[in-house]
Amino acid sequence: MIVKSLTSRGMRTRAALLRAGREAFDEHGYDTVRIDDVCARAGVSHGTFYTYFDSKESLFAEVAGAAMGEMFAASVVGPSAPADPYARIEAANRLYLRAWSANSRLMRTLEHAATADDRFGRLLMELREVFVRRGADGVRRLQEQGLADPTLDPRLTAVMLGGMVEHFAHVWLDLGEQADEETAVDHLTRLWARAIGLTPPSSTDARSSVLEEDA
Amino acid sequence: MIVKSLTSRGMRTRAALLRAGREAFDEHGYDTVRIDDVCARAGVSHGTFYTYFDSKESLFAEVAGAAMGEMFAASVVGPSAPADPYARIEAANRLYLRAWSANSRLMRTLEHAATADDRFGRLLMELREVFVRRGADGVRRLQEQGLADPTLDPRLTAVMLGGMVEHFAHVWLDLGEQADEETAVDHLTRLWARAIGLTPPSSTDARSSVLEEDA
Amino acid sequence: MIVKSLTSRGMRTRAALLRAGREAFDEHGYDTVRIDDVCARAGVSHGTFYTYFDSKESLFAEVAGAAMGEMFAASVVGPSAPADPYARIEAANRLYLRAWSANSRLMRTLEHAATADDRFGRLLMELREVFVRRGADGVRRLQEQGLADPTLDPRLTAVMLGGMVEHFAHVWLDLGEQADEETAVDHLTRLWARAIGLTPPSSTDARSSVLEEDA
Amino acid sequence: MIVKSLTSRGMRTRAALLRAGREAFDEHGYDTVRIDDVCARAGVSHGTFYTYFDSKESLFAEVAGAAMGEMFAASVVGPSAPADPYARIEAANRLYLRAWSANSRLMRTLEHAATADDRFGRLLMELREVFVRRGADGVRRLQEQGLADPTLDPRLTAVMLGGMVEHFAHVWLDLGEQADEETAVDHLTRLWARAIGLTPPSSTDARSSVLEEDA
DNA sequence: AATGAATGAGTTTTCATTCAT
DNA sequence: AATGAATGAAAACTCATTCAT
Repeated sequence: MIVKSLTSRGMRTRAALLRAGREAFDEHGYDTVRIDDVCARAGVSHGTFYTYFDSKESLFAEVAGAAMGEMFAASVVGPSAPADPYARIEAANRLYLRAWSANSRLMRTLEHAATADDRFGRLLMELREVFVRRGADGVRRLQEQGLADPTLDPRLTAVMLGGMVEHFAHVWLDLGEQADEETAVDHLTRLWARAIGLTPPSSTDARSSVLEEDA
Repeated sequence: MIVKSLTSRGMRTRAALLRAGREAFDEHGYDTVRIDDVCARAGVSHGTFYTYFDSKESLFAEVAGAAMGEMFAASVVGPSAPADPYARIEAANRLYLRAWSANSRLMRTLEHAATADDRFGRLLMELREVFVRRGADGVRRLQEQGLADPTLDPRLTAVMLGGMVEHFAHVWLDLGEQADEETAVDHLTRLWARAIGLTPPSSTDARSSVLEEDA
Repeated sequence: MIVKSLTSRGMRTRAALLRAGREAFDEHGYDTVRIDDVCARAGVSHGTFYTYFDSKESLFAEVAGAAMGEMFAASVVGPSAPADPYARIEAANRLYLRAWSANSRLMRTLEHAATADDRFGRLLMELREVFVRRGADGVRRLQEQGLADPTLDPRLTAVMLGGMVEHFAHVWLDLGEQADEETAVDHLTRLWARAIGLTPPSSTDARSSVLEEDA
Repeated sequence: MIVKSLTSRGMRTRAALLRAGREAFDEHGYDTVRIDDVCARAGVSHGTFYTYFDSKESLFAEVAGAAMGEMFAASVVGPSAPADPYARIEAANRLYLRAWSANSRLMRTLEHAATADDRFGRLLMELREVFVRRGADGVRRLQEQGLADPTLDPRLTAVMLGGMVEHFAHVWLDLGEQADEETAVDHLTRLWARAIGLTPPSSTDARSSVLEEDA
């Protein structure tokens, strides 16, 4: 589907469909959503849908792609991040939780769609890989600096601890596990840091710690 | 649907449908599976299906219920388990991975079905709660014995570390992350133990403490 | 679509759909016919249609195939045919007109469907080829016996004169050109015979020659 | 739809649509063609279509009407035609084949459209009638001059032999039957002439007779 | 005049479920 | 008990046509 020269009205409609689709997928998953639901939500007739998208699948691909982009962008610990390893881990965890808070349901839906459609499976694999690599690099760096247990496999460790954060995000945001963000971030960070053998913040008494992250 | 007095032939047919359903849900998720698929797999006509089940939903409820039972039973660290806390954690992790290896896909499917149907949502909640409580009890006991960081919230910690194991099981079994069981169990256990501040094995001879209790 | 073990009831339904389809295609061509029309005519729900056929296309393929078979079978000048060349031509023309009277509309429809779907195009080509070859063989044989103009190209002649008969059948049966069968057959035969230079009946006693061979 | 005073730009657009429609109908028949196809081909938006035509049907009516006009005009054996009957038949056949070579597909489409829409049926009837009458007149004249078998029914003969030419044009042009024009015209003419009992050329000097008259 | 966004009636197709045998 | 034929409610998708700009 080649969408040519959209007028501003067309762009508005397309955006409305995208937004409606995102909401619908968020609330009802993939299979359950009917094109008509999306159209009703966007306030257009179902005929109009096909002016902008080929199928439900292609709408979802776009919605999911955008969400993945957001996830990715939102979880980058920028260069202005603290130098202290512990603080960096904390910043990363906080960012990750926040990124998930906007996209958690959709990511689950994507994961489910992946079961039925390889295309989405591949999309998801790529995203995971980026995160895993990033985590593994972090672990490896700490090991090289003598700050983390050198006998741990960096990738495996990243998969496991990254999974801990991801899974918690899901449980917390989607399944309603009670916790306030501060406590959650604090626990995740302490568990993560200690798990790899990172000595808690300052060599003195590690009670609180923390610095902030970048946007 | 009240199925009364099944003849042995009837029981065989019912079992075949159950098995076929389990396989089908495992391979294709929930929405995608058609009753006809299940019947074909079980070698019965679709008419027969309704002799034993009310609907696809009720078949799935039964399949999922059975899987949850298995999961639950399989992950109990029995009385013959070691007394050493570290060894107990290790045993629990190993059991957990094994239990998941048989039910991982189905659990994902159940989780997905929960999105669409509250009934499954509640089922899943209960299962989670059992595991979380068990984990939290374990952490609390270690804290009481002075073997684990007393400032950690037991429930939150159990949610997070339990999630780590569960998520890894998924990544490992469903998404094809490479790792052999020994290494996986070893890493999970080390990360878990150190995360809560449990001094690695050898050091002390842990006399009593437990992480897992029998059901 | 593999139709397995049809019960007699199933066979009846299938036959009803086939008959209904045949009628509908006869009356309304291909594109205009809706599956529901066929079902209504057959007195079954549209769901039932798909128990027996994959699509409108596959129904038509079967209907058309059957019609072609009939056409073919019906137009064979059997061994009991007269030996006299002129009489043979006459017999062939009469048979051909009769075969067309049952299938004319459908053949037009098939020809039209061929425009849109290559599959039908190929089907039609084959049918034509059989008739053309038969006709050409007949002409050639008469030429060899010195009964027909030897300078005519047998195939081209068969295409043209065969076309004359076919086209007349269409005009007569579908477009309502008035003529009684006797006169029509008589004219077609005289035109055909004289066109190839065959001396009209009586004159010589043609012992053997043939225009048509048995299948 | 009354289109009043078209500007030259309007006329250009209209002509473009007509040309595009003609091409599209030629290639894809009637039902298959979408208004959008025509518009795309003409390089205008689909909205514009309705400035010039009421519907697909009315576009086709115009396209078909024009084609019929061409057919008719092109097949007139003008006053400069030879006086010799055989030569006149030959000229008529050649003209007919040529006229068909430009309109063959469209005529088939028209014939098919006639199945669905009476309006086109009537249009077609009229065209046929003109040709048939012309042919019948020609035959009658030859009979009156003692050059053709007087026992033949003029109309029926014209229908049959005219059909031979028409059908051959279709087979040759649309279905790919191989033949070069010279041979085709030669065969058609010989078959036609001999069929009605017209003594081949040379023999006598046919002074007057005509098969075709100017419109 | 031209554009292209919007509409919605019309069709095909799927599949859970019922029912006669 | 088992079968498989029949049903019909959904849902996706197409496309001629209208209309605001």
